[in-house]
Amino acid sequence: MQTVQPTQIELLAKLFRGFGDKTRLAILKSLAESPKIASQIVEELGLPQSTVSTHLGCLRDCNLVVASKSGRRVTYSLSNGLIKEIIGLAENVLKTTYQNIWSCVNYNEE
Amino acid sequence: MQTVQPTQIELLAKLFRGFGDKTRLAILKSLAESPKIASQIVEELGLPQSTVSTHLGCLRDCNLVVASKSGRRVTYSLSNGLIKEIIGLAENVLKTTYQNIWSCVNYNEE
DNA sequence: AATATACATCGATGTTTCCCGATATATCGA
DNA sequence: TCGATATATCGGGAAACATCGATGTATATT
Repeated sequence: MQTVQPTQIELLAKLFRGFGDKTRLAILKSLAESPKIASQIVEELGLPQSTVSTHLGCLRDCNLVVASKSGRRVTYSLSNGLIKEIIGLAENVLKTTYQNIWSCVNYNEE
Repeated sequence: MQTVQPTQIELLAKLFRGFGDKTRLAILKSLAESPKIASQIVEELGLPQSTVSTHLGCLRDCNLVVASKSGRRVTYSLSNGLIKEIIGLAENVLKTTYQNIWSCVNYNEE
């Protein structure tokens, strides 16, 4: 396992990857409304607990969310108000461009 | 050829994925400075032409960049000013995260 | 027409990521 | 202590993705 010094742009790309999955994005949007404990998010998304927990761990590692444990419960919240802003701007980009991002499928074949 | 109806959140996640690769992010940052033709980007990044072209195609399909062909040359530019803003905000998140890490009073065990 | 240039696409390969059941760990209530 | 609850981690199979040489296509130059 090599631990290379990541460049600034690699860090930034990694940060964006936190947003680049539908489950994580759903988590971020949910937390943008209000902090929640993990089990609330599990229920809200209707996905297996392990799946949600993995994504929460990912978001935590990326420092997009912060976790605070109290007893058995872990409350998650956005680490930064800018995160909500970024999502809002991206939603505007979607509105103002063609909505055929789904066709960005250089790798999918029909 | 099943064409599934993507949800809004899937579209948004896909959009973020455009930013979530170091090569594409480098392209976007370069185009945020000024529009460029493909070969300029190839030279700037020092990557194989096919690699860059694939990513440009991806960004084009995602409508993050627009291409205009003139003769043999294809000039690329950002499709939307918000894209530059999004990158800027994300860079700020990185900065504040960095500060958070340093101002963290926890004792690091390493 | 022949060659060079600019770019896109194909094909193969290796890597990353996602998902989810199973299991582990920690904490609470009885 | 025992069972229930809350969360994290592990393992492995499948799908998505990044990379890049080879090749294709269009346009310019001579």
